[in-house]
Amino acid sequence: MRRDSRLSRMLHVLIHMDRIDGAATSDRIAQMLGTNPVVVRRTMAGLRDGGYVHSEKGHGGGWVLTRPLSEITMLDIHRALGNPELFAISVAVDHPECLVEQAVNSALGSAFDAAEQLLIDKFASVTLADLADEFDQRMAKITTKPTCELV
Amino acid sequence: MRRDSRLSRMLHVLIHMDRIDGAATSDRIAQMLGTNPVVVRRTMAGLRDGGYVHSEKGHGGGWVLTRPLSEITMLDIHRALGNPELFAISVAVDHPECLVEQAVNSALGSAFDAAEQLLIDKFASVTLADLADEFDQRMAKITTKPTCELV
DNA sequence: CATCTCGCAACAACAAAAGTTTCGAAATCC
DNA sequence: GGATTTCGAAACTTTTGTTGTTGCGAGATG
Ligand code: FES
Ligand code: FES
Repeated sequence: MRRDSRLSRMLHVLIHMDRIDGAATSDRIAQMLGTNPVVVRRTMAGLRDGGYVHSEKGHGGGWVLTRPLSEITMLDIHRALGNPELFAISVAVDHPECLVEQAVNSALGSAFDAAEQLLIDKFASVTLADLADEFDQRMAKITTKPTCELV
Repeated sequence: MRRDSRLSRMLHVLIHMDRIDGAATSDRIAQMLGTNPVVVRRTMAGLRDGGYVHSEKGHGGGWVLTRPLSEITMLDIHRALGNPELFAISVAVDHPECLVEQAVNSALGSAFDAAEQLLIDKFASVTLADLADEFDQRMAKITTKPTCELV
């Protein structure tokens, strides 16, 4: 089962977007992510619909943030990506009438619900500005700055 | 992405196994789960290697529990299934050098670690006997017992 | 008007899980 | 001993969802 890494990737991209001048084209972002521009547009479409970024056509066009990082949480982005399923495991409903199955699924379900709530709360509590700060701290700590031709 | 329901299914099966006389054949279990016996053997193989069930060939053969439900936790079965990945979401490592990516992944990673710990703890705290008790309580509550030709 | 860039739809490639087929080996029944 | 039941394991096919690709259209810029 290939695991979804869109949230991680989009957070990475958005923070970079905040630090560069002008718009970031889908092409450039695709290079950053080792993918292609169509996939980028597909993924960014949700963020655009959520009002976090704006896209502009033509020369000098591309993607720009429409609000400060401090006003975007990790949860916002997760939701903008369509609230993707968090867990790789689910309960089976082979015999909905079976009380054994119901007992099992109720125990499993409540465990997953609690874990999901914990994740959602954590996501809601972290803004992209927090992540950018964390980045700055890491940057201040090291002496040899890594160079990246893409940002 | 089809989600893994082996844990839920195996818990269901094991509790039924505790309540029936004699061994349960792969064929019968497959009918319960709406699948086929080869898939059942494949899945049960982990539980056999973990020492939770035993398989017997020939007439009257099949699968039997090798220890009481009170000595098996949900976590045991999860592990016996090969510790399958819990989350459908993972972090991307496109640019391991990139401090932005590192900051993002560290925040995401710690959230997932906490959620995983919560789940594991919960799994460890519930024995199959607890689930069987829960089943008995549900059974006592209803008046019209569902009939199932498979158990 | 040439070029850049996104938007969208259709199609292909890929990966992982599940299902199927087939054979073999061990246990039981007669 | 021979037929039958049942698991064990390997090889193969099917299915399903994601990702990647191609192609065309539309709007913006120079
Ligand atoms: S399968 Fe649980 S009752 Fe038939
Ligand atoms: S992509 Fe984050 S630095 Fe190059």
